[in-house]
Amino acid sequence: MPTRRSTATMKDVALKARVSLATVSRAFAAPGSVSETLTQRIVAAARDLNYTLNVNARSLRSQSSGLVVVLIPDIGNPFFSVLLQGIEEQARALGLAILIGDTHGDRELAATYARLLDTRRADGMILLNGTVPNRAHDGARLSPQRYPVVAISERIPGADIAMVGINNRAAGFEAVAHLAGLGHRRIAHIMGPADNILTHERAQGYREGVLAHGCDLWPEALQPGAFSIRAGRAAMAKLLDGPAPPTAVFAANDEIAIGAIIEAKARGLHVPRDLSVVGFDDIEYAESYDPALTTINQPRREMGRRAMAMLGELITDPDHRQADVNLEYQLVVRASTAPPRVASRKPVSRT
Amino acid sequence: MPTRRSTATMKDVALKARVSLATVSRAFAAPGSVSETLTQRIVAAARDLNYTLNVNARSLRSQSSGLVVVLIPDIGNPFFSVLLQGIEEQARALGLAILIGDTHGDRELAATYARLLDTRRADGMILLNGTVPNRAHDGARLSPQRYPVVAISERIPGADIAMVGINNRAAGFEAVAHLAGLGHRRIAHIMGPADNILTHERAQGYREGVLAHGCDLWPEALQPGAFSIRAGRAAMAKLLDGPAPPTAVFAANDEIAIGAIIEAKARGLHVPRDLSVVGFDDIEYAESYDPALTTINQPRREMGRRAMAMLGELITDPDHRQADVNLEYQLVVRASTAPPRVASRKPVSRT
DNA sequence: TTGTATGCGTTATCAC
DNA sequence: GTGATAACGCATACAA
Repeated sequence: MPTRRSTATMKDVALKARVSLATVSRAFAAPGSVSETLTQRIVAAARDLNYTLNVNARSLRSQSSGLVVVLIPDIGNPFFSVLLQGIEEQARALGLAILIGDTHGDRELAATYARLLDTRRADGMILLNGTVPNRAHDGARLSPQRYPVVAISERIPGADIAMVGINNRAAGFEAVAHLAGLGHRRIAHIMGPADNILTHERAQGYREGVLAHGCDLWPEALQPGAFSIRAGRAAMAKLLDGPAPPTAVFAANDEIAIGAIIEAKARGLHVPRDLSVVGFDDIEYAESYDPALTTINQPRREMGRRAMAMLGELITDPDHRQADVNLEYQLVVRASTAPPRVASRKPVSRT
Repeated sequence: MPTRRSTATMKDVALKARVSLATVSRAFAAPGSVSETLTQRIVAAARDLNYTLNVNARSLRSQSSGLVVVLIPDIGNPFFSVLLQGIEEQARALGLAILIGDTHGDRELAATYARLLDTRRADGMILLNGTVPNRAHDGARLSPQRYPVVAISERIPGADIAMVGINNRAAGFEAVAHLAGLGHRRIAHIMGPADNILTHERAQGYREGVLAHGCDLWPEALQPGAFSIRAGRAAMAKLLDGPAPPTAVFAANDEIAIGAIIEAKARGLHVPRDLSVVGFDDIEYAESYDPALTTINQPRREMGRRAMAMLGELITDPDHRQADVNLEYQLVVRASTAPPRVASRKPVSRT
């Protein structure tokens, strides 16, 4: 007995429960405002008729859809997908549905998705990519005064948008401090892409760490790169080809770190005996890699949850000014870091 | 000059373009049916007024929302997130938006999300978890006659739902064939979770492979497990603790394979010298692992795209019967498999 | 507390 | 081709 697609409307429910249509609406929207008896009759009638609220109609009438747009540069990337998971959990708790948009790092595509705010009357948006879509030809349409927007991880320059993330500079500093504490003096840094905000924050932390601990800071110590294994390998190769290779590397994320380790291994080096590597993010596979990665853990799921919670408040009260939230990061020491074979002031003897 | 939220409606556009409301609607919906001159006037007026179509109103009237629900057991898992990426790409091409639901493997949650088909008048649904939500107390509501539904990867038993995936049995067979070809005779299989359909298909392929190649098939050769690194480790430990450990293992997915390798390494074994391991899925990190994983590549992105394309056809023509689609998989031989140290039937000479 | 009446912005059904 | 007009299903101002 295939149940038919519920075509019953509030009118039907009202008829069956012998109340007015308005009362049915109220019974569902504001449970307290309808008397006990009527509520029971209405609920029973709705059940019998297999009634389902038509959200489209509600959205049209109320001018808000219960939809939240989430803009992600790359869903396939575990870093983002776990963030999304946190967002999803909180959204569900708030009764909001998630409209997903993979921007592939393309601003034009991001703009397309951002338009859902208008066309679908989405209630808000979460940005995971550090850029405001469509700034160029669409001006201030995304200012939080118009639309509730929250950014994750990356501070968006020039936009008054609340953010939840961690202190990347401090984390970078701590990564270097860990290495320096192990005795390393020649520590390189493989950076993320140049147009990324996080890249600069982490690099800044690196610089401060190197300075504070009296480590070397030579011209090639800061290697440009990208958030990928391939880029990590390439940068590590350059570092190793240099006249005085580092004994340790701080990578701007775990994929870079893995790339660096692959390259080191390919050259017969042992990690961490010959080279220590610190990553960033603590993605799933960091723990299972060989060697297990020493890295900075970001509470990704929690970041997603908090961002969604903030957005929720912003939606219910658009005038509420949200302060940025910096969550706790954590240096997780595993097997990819160790004291240098020989302190680097004196020449390193290699077999 | 912050552009105001577009509050202009078709009525405004009609007024400004000096045409009727109906004509404006037609100009956008069926571009061919309105004369050249009027179309131009309408487009111009819409631009001037910064007009945006209100999709909620359209959905209410047309009884369809342009929304597709995607049910995923775990967005954080790279296997699924890349599938999602494929789905997203195709959906964008079709002008559909994706409503995402992470079921966390929970049927109750899945049912909740499936209700979006009713409440939001979603046009269809894609299932990534091998179960039809809400079967228990909601009967045949999800039959494709009522709602366009497509499943990915897992055939859903008892439901007449089109599927796109690969031939898991044949792939399992091929994995064993590869191992047997290398000279292995004692090949174990670490399975996925017992309630998963893929688990049985791959295990069946394993059995047939073992039989066809005259390999051993001892009682503990098939280890129950789950799709996780931890489960892979545990199962490998049992295998290694047995009286006559295998020289090779076919793992039901890459995470299991990684777990198996970790355990083997922890016991001082070398992979692939002492133990060969074949994975399944070819996730991102399979290539970068040490050793790089020999595994079965599933065209995940393409699977997502195809599923969404099929769903699109199903949406435009609900009576169209979609045939299952089996895409090409591929055994990717990398560094985690090698001939056994000593062949179990005949000795293999190794340098 | 409950009922009546109106409108949200579109598409569809008529006519012309 | 184009225009008037009636739904679509619900929320809410107002009246009772």
